[in-house]
Amino acid sequence: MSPDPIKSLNTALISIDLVAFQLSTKNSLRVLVHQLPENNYPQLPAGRIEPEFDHCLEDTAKRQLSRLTSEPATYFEQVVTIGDNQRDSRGWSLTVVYYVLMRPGNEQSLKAGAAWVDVVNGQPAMTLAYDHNQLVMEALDRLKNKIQYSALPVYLLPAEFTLADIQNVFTVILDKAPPMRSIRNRFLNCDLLEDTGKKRYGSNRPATLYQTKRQSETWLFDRLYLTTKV
Amino acid sequence: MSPDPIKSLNTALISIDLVAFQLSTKNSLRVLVHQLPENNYPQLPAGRIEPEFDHCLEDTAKRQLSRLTSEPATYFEQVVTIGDNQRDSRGWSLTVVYYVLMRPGNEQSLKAGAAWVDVVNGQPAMTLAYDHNQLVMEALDRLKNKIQYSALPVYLLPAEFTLADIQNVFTVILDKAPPMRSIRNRFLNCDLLEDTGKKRYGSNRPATLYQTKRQSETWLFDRLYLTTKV
DNA sequence: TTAATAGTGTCTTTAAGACAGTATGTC
DNA sequence: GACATACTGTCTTAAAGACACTATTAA
Repeated sequence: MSPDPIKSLNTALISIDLVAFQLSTKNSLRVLVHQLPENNYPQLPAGRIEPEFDHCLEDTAKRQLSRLTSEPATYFEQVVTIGDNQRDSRGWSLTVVYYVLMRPGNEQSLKAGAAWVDVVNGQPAMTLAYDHNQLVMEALDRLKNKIQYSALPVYLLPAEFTLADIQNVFTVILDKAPPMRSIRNRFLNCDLLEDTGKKRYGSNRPATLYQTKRQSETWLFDRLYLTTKV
Repeated sequence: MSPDPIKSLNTALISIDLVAFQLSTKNSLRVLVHQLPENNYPQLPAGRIEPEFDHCLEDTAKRQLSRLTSEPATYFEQVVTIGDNQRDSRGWSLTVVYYVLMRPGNEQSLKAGAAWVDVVNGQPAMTLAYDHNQLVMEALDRLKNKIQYSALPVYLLPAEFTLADIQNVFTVILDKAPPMRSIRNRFLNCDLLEDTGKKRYGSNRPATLYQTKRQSETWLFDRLYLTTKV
């Protein structure tokens, strides 16, 4: 009896898992999942490295995303790699977890089997397959932390947005937000945004619509907001 | 001809690589390497998952460290996972990179084949095997960044140290350091250190020796030092 | 005019940073 | 005493935050 090829290579089952965040119209954060007919629980977009298509891990991760939606990600980052012999009954498994931010999109860009699951109280509103609830929580922790010292909130917004929209991103993700004064000072002093000249009208004073300047690096600030500290 | 088992499993060669940092007595930062007789270049401690010994990736990483030194790490963190089909001529490979901080130690704790390579100008002083120079630089970038908003400097120091020692860690790693005033305010206000009652004597006013309080979490501050910004 | 949200002025707070001064050991 | 390094006092600066105020639209 020849040894199990996995063990003889001293390797593990590898998958690349993706936590794709988006704001829903009803002011919640949600996560992209794949509902397979043969599975009880929806799962995160995930898959193996396909050597014919993927030159690097990012390729694999982006391919997972494109299988479920035609929209591109506005932000993309590796979270962590988890590996042990508990997660998968077949033995050692290893998962590289990425998270991405997406602009609010229309449902039509979703492909077959794709759906959104709301994030409620820091976790997915329903049970996901495998340890995917845990993976969402780890990505969410990163997101919660990083919006406090970076321009990440902008990547969850449409191409044109107001400063109040930025404040709203904080509220949705953290249930609290820094004061407008602080948001204005930070985001308007960092040479990241430019006035589009347009306004958003409502039954009140119209709000200035901004867009991000050119293809700028992800902006990092040198302080956290204290009002929203986790 | 049967397909290559690696490809048929759609998996990749996995290794866990470790960048272990330590301060040398002559005020430089150095990295632990393994010099194998059959290799031209020294390499980072690295290896495969051994299913019989390792329950999770951290186990594997710690085992790599213990093969080269009897000293334990004082700090341990995953940096990144790199995977593509370029790094290894055999095809797809995947490396989970960890970095660790160690206290200054005596050479006797090194095991056979282990050695230290100085970090000079942001990179190892000599060429390492494979892409290991690159991995060191990625870990170093993380370290350079993280010392500016965390208590990490403390984990590179002996159990008892002075505040000037902390300042020196900055100088060694970044070539510049925050003013003592700022270091004192930060590290003495955060309830992380306690006075040992001991002093370090020299031909000058003796310095208070501190130690870290109990088993505290890694302390994170909410601002960067600006004087040392990278 | 009112409701409603956008945006400003300004004072306070916090921690970093500059810098001069004092403290305490060895030699 | 000279020296060297440890440590403190205090003023400045930068950005967050509190909060009251003004601005501008629709209805």
